Amino acid sequence: MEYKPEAVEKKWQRLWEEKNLFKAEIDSTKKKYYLLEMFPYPSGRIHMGHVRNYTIGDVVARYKRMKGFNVLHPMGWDAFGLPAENAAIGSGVAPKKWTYENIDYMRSQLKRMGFSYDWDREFATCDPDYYKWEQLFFIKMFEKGLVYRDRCFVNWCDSCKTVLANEQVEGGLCWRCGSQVLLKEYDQWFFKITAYAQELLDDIEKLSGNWPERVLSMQRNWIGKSTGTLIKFKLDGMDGEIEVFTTRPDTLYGATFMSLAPEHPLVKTLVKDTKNESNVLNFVEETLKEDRFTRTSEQYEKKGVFTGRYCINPVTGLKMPIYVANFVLYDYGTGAVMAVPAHDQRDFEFAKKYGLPIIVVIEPRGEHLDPLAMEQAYEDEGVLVNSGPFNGLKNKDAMTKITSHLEDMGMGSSTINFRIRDWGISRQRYWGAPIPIVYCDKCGVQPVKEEDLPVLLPEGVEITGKGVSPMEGIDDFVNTKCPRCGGPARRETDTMDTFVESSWYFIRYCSPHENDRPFDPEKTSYWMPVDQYIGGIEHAILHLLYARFFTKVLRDLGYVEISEPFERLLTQGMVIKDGAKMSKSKGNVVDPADMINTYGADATRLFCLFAAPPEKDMDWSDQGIEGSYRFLGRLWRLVDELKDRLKSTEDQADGRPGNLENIKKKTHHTIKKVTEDIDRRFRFNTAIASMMELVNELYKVKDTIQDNHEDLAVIKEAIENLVIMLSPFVPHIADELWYMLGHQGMLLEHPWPEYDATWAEKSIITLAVQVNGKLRATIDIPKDTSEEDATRTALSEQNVKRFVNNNKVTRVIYVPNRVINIIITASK
RNA sequence: GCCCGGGUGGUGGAACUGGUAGACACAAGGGACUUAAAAUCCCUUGGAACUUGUUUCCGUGCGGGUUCGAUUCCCGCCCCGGGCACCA
Repeated sequence: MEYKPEAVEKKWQRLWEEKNLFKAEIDSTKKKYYLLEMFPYPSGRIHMGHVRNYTIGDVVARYKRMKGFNVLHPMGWDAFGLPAENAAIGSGVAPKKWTYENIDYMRSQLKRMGFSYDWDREFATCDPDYYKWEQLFFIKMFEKGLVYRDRCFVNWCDSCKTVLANEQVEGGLCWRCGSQVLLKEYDQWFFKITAYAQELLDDIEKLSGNWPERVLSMQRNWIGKSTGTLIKFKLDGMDGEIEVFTTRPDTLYGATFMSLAPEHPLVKTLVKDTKNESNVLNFVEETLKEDRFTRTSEQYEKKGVFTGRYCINPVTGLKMPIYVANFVLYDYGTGAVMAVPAHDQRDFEFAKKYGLPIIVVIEPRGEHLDPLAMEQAYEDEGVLVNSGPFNGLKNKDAMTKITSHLEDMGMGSSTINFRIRDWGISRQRYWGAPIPIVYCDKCGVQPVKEEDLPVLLPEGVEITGKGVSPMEGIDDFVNTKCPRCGGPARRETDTMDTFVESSWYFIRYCSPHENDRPFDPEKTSYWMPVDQYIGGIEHAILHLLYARFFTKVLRDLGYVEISEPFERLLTQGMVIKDGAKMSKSKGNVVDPADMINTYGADATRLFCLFAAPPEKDMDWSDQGIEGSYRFLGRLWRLVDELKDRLKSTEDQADGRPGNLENIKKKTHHTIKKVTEDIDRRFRFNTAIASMMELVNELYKVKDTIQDNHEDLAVIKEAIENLVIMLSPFVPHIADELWYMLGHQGMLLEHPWPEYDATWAEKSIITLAVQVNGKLRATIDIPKDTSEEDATRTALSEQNVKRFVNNNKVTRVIYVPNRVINIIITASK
């Protein structure tokens, strides 16, 4: 009988479904294991990246289940988002219809791959039953002050016609469409992620070792903590003060001017009704026209304009001119920088350009710096000069001393500054979760009442892709009553960033059909946290940081007990073809559907796992999958040829392996190796390689197998364990071969094999023999041979003798079962 | 500039915690089977040299070091990928 993947796979997929094999239920007698892969956006078809991601996950899920864990392995759809709207613009099909049709098709594709999902838990984030709870969280966060509305400069993508979060701007370009991001002033809603910045940073330590170091490093960078000092500078000749953040309070005595960001609100006040007003406001306007990326690139020319106003250095009393400078960022620190030209390169260049004073306050030990002769700022360490009572201190020591001096004066304080900004979540889009807010002329901003949730997304909305929120024109939606006074009011027409939905879906999977509340606490506390999360590295900051934040918020709202959602994280590499990421424009896309049709789901799965370890990029190779397919055929023929003979024998060869001792050893060695490879580091490629070796060994002895009990039992043990161990990788063919071998049932319900240590370990080992560190021979000797015996055997080797000759053996290094190194010195 | 990750045959990749570098697979070559081809099965395959061997030398980005022994540890570089960055 020939191996026909399609027939085999469809048969078992049907049987698994009939049996509801993948259903997960709480079972307090078993250890739980929650395995999750990042859910897909229903873009239309499954691509190779999905196949790889979900195959890796499926192997782990099936393996853990066979190991006796109660496994939760759910799947659903990250279903809100821009492509649905773009499709609507292109073809006129409603986003809802487009999305659900894609889901239906992609679900069938995932089922065709044989993934072991508990489909009863499936949901799409665009289901009102789902986003209803997100709206509830929004309201709860609003009540707690974790949501606020602010008018501010935001990243605007003119192509997507929407606001983007900082995390969604990559190198000045929109993360989705790649067009230039502009700054635009806009009212929008924010989640106060900065309130959790310290905890998000601290908890990174807890994840260390279980998350890839580069993801943690990226998150640390993104949070961007720096410690420094806040210093107040009084304005000269008018009320008010400027506050700055600096990490270099030791240079305060050298601060000679002040730089403000163009967006700084004080700028307008300072120049109001002065002769500088039009000049300064022109400069501000010009600067803000520049896109953010150009403005903040290092090559960009540093420019500024004098406001005509001064502030006072709190320790020297110096009148410092206040400038507006294009390189000062409004959203870092306080948006104002005290300029110390002698010790900061940017300030130095600025001072030279505009003829501002330079005061040296730090000198390297034993050296004198002349401000007039300096060609660049001195940014290194040294000793304080020109700094009043602090002269002679090392600058490091001066930092805390000057800060506490400022604290005594009431002019400053030590502080911590974060780079991370609050998460702007308003999107001027239709296909997203409506923000549950109502604007009333009398009562102001009001959250929708809980009992009125969900705020349903209206249907039949015309999507043009132009202008602002498509829902603004839907009177039925916009016009509503104020939840407080009952008077006429208007709804918020923006929707939430789709990253909000993916920030909590993993908790909803624990009780997906809960109607009266977002989660069933009993189920949540049983299943959470996710034991193993698997997904692409591209979400290292965005999704993974938001999800961590949201989990902490939900904890503080009393919904969950955990602080971190994902115990362990595996970031799988990309699928590459011909040296480049698969993309339509490069024309190197391999459609998984074609692979399944030609080679079957099992061969496709096998190749994804075999070609590279999961965290590395994987090169797709048409010959490679051919090879995986060949291996399955080879396995099939082996079982098919021997099955009838094997059925006729009892299971165990009562410990006496007859002529096939090597096979018995190899079998147990393979069980050990495969188990460890999966457990230790998800090394599926080497696990598969060792099973291929066992198959190769079996082919070598195949024609010598005797029809006696010893031989057949050894072969039976080898083949049956092989099939069992292959089942997480290639579940369909494994179940079919198991059936061909005369068994009932499905291997997912079969326990994972245990190895017998006496067989797994070799009794005769190959010892490397070195002379002066160079390999000269190998000898096969019993395991744990004494040094004396090993030395004697080694020295009797021909080639060893040749090198030892009549030189004196001065030393012998013996590492049992590995190497023996004979050290000789030349005799004269 | 700072922080992560990586560099091994023609290719994808192995090598536990310092102990035989190149498992397994692809590609290539050879053989068996066949009228033939495909499929299948078997063998060879890091480079060089010669005395063709149970041989020698070289070889894991480069240069040093530690060690009986280094792909693995240390120091100094080079290159590739990624993150952060006029961040005060």
